[in-house]
Parts: sequence; C-alpha cells; structure tokens
Amino acid sequence: MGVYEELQARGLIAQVTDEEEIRELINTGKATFYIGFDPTADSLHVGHFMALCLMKRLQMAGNRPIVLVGGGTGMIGDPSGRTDMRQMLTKEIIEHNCECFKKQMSKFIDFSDGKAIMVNNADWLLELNYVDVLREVGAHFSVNRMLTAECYKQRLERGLSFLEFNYMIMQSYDFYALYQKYGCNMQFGGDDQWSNMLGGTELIRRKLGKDAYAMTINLLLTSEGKKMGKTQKGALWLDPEKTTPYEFYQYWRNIDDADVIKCIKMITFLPLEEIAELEKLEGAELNKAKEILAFETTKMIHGEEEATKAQQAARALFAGGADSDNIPTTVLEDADFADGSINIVDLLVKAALAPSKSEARRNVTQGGVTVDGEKITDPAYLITKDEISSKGEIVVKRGKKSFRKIKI
RNA sequence: GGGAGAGUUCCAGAGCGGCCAAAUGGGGCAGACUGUAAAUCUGUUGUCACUGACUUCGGUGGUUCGAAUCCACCCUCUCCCA
Repeated sequence: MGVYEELQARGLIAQVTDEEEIRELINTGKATFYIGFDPTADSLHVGHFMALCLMKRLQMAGNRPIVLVGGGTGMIGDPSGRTDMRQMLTKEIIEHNCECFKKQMSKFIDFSDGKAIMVNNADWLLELNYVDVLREVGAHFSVNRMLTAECYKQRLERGLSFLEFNYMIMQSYDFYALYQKYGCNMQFGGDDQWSNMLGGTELIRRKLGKDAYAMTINLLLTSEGKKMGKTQKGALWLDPEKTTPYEFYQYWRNIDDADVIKCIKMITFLPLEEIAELEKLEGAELNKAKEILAFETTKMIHGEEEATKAQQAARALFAGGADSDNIPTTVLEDADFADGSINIVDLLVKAALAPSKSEARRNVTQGGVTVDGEKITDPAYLITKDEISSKGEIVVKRGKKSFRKIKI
C-alpha cells in the first residue's frame, strides 16, 4: 500500500487536481511539496497539526516537504470561508508569530540534512512591485472566475475588501515562486484552501507551461459538520502554556461517539489494522477507543511522559482511583488567605475553575462544586489554611470535568 | 459622488422615554439521567462589597427629573444609482 492509498483509507483526501499523477508522484517519493501556514496566532493549533502530520507521512515516504510560513500572506489575511474580515496584525506580531511557529514545527518535522526546508513568503512577497505584479501575475487572473470561487461566497454577501481579495493571488504567487526556486510541484492544504491552491497551479501553467498539482485534506469536522478543535477558550493550541496537556487530553477523551474512529484514522499514526479492530467497538466500549485517541494525540504533541501523566490524572479523577499526583495544581500564597481561611468562591476563581466570582457563586449554589468529594452549596463556605496544610492538599471539583488540586 | 438603511450583551435578533442588566433562539455553564458520549428534561447565563450597588446597547456631546430608545455631529458596515 502506498502513501496515497493510506491517506485515502484514513479518509484524509478531500480533493485532488489529478489523481493518477499525484498517486504516482507521492508513492514513489518524487514530490517536492509545500504547505503554507499563516502566522495568525503565537501558537499552532490542531488544524495546523493535521497538516504537519500529513507532511510527516509524505516525508516518511521519501517526498521532500517545504514548510512555508506566511509572513507575507499574514499581512493580508485569508478570507476563505470566513464571514468577517480578520483583524489586521502588525508586522511585529506577525514576525513574533512566525518565530513561535518555527519553534513548534521543528518538533514534528525533521529539517536535518535538507530533508525538509522552511521558507517565509515575506522574503519574496514584501519586495514585489505593485505594477509589475499586476502586469505579470494579475493579467492571468480572471476576476469573474475568482468571484465564483466557493470560498468567497459568504464574503460576497457581507463584503470583501480588495486587500483580502488579493490573498488568492499572493498564495498563487507563492506556489509559482517555490516551483521555480525549489522545483516544488505540489501543494497541500486544508480543504478550505482549494481555490487558493488552484490559483497557483493555473498560474504555473500559464506562466511556465508546466504542470503542478494540488491536493486538499478534509478538515476535522464533527458529525454535525462543525470545525473540531474549538473549545470555549478558542482553539486547541499545541502550546502547553495555552492548552495544558491535561486539557488537550480531555478534549479528545470527551469526543462524540460518532467522531472517535474518524479522528483516530485522521490524526494518529496507528496502523490501519489496529484501527479496524477498534472500529468494532460499540456503546460504552468506545471509551477504550477514546482513551487511545486521547493518549496518542497527546503523546505526539506533548510527548509520552506528559500523555501518561494526563491519562493517569484523568483516570484517577473519573474512576476514583488513588493516584492524584498528576492533577493540575494551584499553589496558594499566604496573601490568598484572610484571617487564615479562604472563601470557596475566591478559591474557585484563584484556581481558574471559574472565570468570575459571579460564575463561581452560581456554580456553588447550583450544587456543582465539591471539595474532596464533599458537596459545597454555601457560597460563604470557608476553607481554613490549617485544613489544607494538615491534609497536605485538597481537590476542588467544579462540574463533572474540571478539577484542581490545591496546595500551600 | 447621490440616495436608502443598519450598528444592542458570546452569536443571531427583539426593544414602547421610565416597569431594561435589556424579550426570544442558539451557544456556554450547572443539575438529573448516563459510558468522562449523544439525546432529553430542569436551572442558569454583565460585574461586584449579590435581598443592594455599579458599568453596558458604535463614538462624542446634547435635550430630559429620567435615554438602548429623542436631537446633533462623527465613525463603521450593507444595499440601490453613478
């Protein structure tokens, strides 16, 4: 089985420009391909991770990956599939984000000995001359065609600025530039990038008379068709400072029954035969599959040690086991205590279990808070410093899934 | 450039000069039921010193005892015409 067939079996492939050619190229390791990442935040998220995994799979099959960091395209902002304009980022922020991306990526992709290349499109896009670009590149784009692109559909109803409209042209130019510079003959990306990517293959054909290919992978969608990897706090970040390994683990552990197998196929590197076994599971049995999914993904991003910790913490909390060593901990200072004790509401906020005191108070009143397994319903409840120090630690629980160990 | 309309809380979307911290729906959170799932039902959903107070309805001023609601100017967006 070649990589192409494997990707297909995992349900990753969404659209391709030329199936036969692409299959041949990537199965024989002859592709030099690129995937672009726009520096919209200071950390990668799960969507990026999917793309990096794809990259890794192809790299293992002998293809040469180019990671393109969008220091230039980030200045414009991709309007694809969005309902409103992205906030414009300053140059400083974009540069900072690029640096953060680079650091995170080097954990997943092997850049040694030229096995992979990292480039920044700021290097060529920022130098472009407006009129030259219009004449050399702009002439090859049909506005009529661009307007019919699916990715602009929503925006045509709500307004699309000229700045953003040019995004497709810049991305196409990237492909064109990489083709010439590195012989990059293929571009991959999320399915929302399809029109932008086609722009590139066409530009190459028109300017150079050469064939280049594009392939998109399915976005991670829930069974309801919503984008996955979103939490109430925003995206599921790869940066442990922004999304702790425990939170990350729990996200996958709590996934819908309907989505488990799909996610295991798409994200993990588990052999297809093993996945086929998991696919037989039904009902409560699926929890096993969820644990595997959570463990594997956490391991890939935060390492085996962190994954194990997260798993043990989760098991301890939910199965009522003894091992509470790995639960996220908040350490209290003397200043947190008034007259030797702390109010339950203050404690919840302090431990980041509730965003505000009002919220914390509500949770307490509604019976959603327990301290060491004991339900607290009085918002005025006080916990003394002595109590904590004599026990060594206490475990505060808000709702079913938020826990925090409290120490002094 | 001319004309019309719109900006309300996380989102969508009501809102009579006082009874508006602001209907309703979605989402979120909590509870029940469960398998750390889904569906369903219930409660809740600005903040705080929480039977009270404070800050919110694009911005700045104004009218008024009192403004999300009225007036002026400004900003932003959408639509029609050019």
